Formats: sequence, C-alpha cells, structure tokens
Amino acid sequence: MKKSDRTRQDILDATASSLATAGYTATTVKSIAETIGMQDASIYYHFSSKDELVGEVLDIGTARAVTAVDQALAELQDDHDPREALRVAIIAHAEAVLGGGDYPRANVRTFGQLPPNLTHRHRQGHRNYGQIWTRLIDDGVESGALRGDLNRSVARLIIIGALCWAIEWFDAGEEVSAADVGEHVFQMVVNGLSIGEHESPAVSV
Amino acid sequence: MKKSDRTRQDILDATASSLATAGYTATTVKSIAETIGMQDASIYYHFSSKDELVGEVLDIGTARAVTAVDQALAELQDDHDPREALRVAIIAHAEAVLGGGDYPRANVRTFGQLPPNLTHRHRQGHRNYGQIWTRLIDDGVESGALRGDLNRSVARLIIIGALCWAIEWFDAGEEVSAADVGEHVFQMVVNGLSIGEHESPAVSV
DNA sequence: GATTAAATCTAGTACACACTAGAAAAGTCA
DNA sequence: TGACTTTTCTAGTGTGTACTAGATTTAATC
Repeated sequence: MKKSDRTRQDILDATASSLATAGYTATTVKSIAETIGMQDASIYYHFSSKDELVGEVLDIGTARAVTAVDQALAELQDDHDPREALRVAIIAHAEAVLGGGDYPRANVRTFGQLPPNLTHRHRQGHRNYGQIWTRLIDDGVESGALRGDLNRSVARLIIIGALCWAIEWFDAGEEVSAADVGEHVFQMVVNGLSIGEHESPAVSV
Repeated sequence: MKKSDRTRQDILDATASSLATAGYTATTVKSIAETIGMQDASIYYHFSSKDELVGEVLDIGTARAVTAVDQALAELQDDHDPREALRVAIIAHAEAVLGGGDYPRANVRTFGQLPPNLTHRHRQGHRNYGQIWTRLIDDGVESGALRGDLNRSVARLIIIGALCWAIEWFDAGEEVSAADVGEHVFQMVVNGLSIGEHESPAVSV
C-alpha cells in the first residue's frame, strides 16, 4: 500500500469524524489537516476540493448504511414475517447510524446543511436507499401484515425520520443502545404504543 | 407604531424566512438586509449581532410551537382519552412546524447547525417543550391506555423526531397536508402499522 | 549514493463574512 | 421653517475561509 493511500484514508477518516460531530460548516480544511498533523494545503494534493472530499465521505457513508441493511435482510429465513424484515432493517439502520462508524453518522448529521451541489450529488443515493424501505413496506401491506390505509411514502419517511433524528439526541454513553433505539422505533411504528383494540379511523390521503 | 418597530419586525421576518429555507450558515446579515432592501450595516442599529437576531427568531418559534400545542390541548373535553390528547398534540405540532409560519420552521430547520452559544441559549426552551410530551405519555401509561414496557423518554424523542425530520421532506405543494403528516405519525406510533394481535415482546431498557 | 518521483510545506491570493465609525438622510414636532 | 432625534448609508476593518504556486523535503529506484 502506497503512502498516498494511507494519508488519503487518514484524511477521509478525519473528515468523517468531524462531519459526524461538528457538521459541515465547522468542518474546515484547516481543522481536518490539523487533526492528522498536516498543513491545510497538503490536503489538496489528495483531493481537488473540500466538497470533493466531503462528497466521497458521504458516498462511503451511504454505501455502509445500505450494506448494513442489505446484509441484515439477507440473513433472514425465507419464510419470515414481513414485520420481522422491517424490524431487522430498522435495527440495522439504527446500529449503522448511531452505533456504527463516523461515515454513516456524517451522512445523517450533515443532511440539510450541505451546499446545493453536494445535496444534488447524493439525491440518487438517497433514492436508492429509500427504495429498500419502499419494498419492505409494500411487501408488508400486500401480504396483509401491515395496514393499507396509510400513505406508504409518508409512512416510509416517518420511519426513516424517527431513526435519523435520533442522531440529535442519542448518546452512546447512556444505557440505551443503538439497537434499543431501533427496537423502540419498531415497537412504536409497527405494534404501536396503544394497548387494546385499534380504532384505525380511515385516513384518506 | 414607530418606524423602528416596523423595520425590526421586517428584519425578524426576513431572518425567520431565510433560516427556515436556507439554514443558519446560508443566512447572512447581508442576505437578510437585501431581502428587505437595506444595507447590511443598518441591521446593527436594531440588533447587536447576528446571533442576537437569530436567537430572538428562535425564541419566537419556540413560543409559537408551545402555544399551538397548549391551545390544542386546552380545547379537549375533560374526559378525553389520553390517546386523543397525544393525537391532538401531534397534529398541532405538525401544523405549527410544517404548515405554520417561518418561525417554528426556522427552529427545527436550524437544529444541529447552530453555534454553541445559541444551542445553549435554547436548551431550556427545548426542555420545557419536551415536558409537555413527557406529561402526555406519562398520562397515557398511568391510565393504562399506553404500553408501559417501553422507555418513555425514548418514545417521546422518537415521536418528536419523526415530526421534526418531516421538515426535510415535507412539501407544502403536494397533496399531503401538514395535518395529514401528523395524523400518520399518530396512527403509526400509537395504533401501529401492524394488522392483528400485537406480539409486544418484552423490551428491557 | 545519485536520480527521479511523490508528498508536503511555506507563503501567499481572493473572497465572504460579521461587524464598526462616522457622515448623511429621513422623520418629528415646536 | 428650524432644531432635534431617529434611522440609514458609505466606507471601511479584521478575520476566517477555500484554494494556488512554487520551493522543499521525503521516499523509491537504479
């Protein structure tokens, strides 16, 4: 492995870490360089611009989240309940984004803070990720395991949103683990907080 | 009403609008001034700093969200179901943050992008808002209407998170209204997506 | 060990930002 | 109208940012 590759990796790691904890604006080229003991100008030998560097970090983050969910789903038995698939995916997402490394966390943390060109660059990746969840919900509804009276797209975004927002309050030091958060989201959005019979009033959307 | 008060209000409005759509970093003093046809230096006659101005916008946003939820709860009948209180609060929050004005939207949109001093300044406001929801969930659990096997704090944050993240995808132009989003969140977290009996496996947290 | 290539540093540029000082204009009221 | 206050503008400062050019050092190769 060339020295260049190692340095490049160090830069990516430092950037992911900074993005995950400090956000996009507070992640400056200078601060990244300082973290790994370099001059800021040296970064540009490895990356053509800050946004090129950030973009690569976000690409890695997306890929890792997708891999985590895909892998968790692949380990399911063939005759699994669609609810179980949703549960496994939710927990995998929670662990990837909350308990996992800096890359997926950087992705969620900087969502909504990125300059337009970076937002646009990752639109397709987000769409692809969304489709995993669309399929899970469609399977559930069509097999009769999940309610069909709700807007599936809205349902999908609510689940992902509950998980993504957790990054704002989740504290790895506390007694609640990333998997616990996932389990709670599953319990709430699939089984519901309510005790007793559902009323399920019609929601026409 | 003095001219100064009118101008001051214009500045606040422009700031709220910019924060709600562009976020904290992209909201510059110059851009605010341009919106209302002034020079950027003139802003400082009315506010001592950018963060003082932004802080005031966020204070107003918090106050409006609290008022919206409080008011909705006050209109409930005395013998209401605790689930109905939760429903009303969720929908009120959704309408305030998604369908309402720029001020509450600015609050949610800039969450996680603010400099430390502003984050600290609004910690108490967020705590107060959280307590409204804590009480709603406690009432539900203690009256036997809601499950008691989940961590109530996590449950509260998941509900608020699902609602707050909606600001990232909600499009006022589409056919799904802010109240629809609230109704969906309620249906999911309270009644659940699942059809049929709950399994409710024990979650020990 | 000399030669070449790779990697980093020094020293800058240009620009956008929040913010300031003091002059100018606009508004108020006798 | 004239004196005074309030509000806004012009013209700047200083700082932090991404980024560049070219010299310098470090590593690899013969």
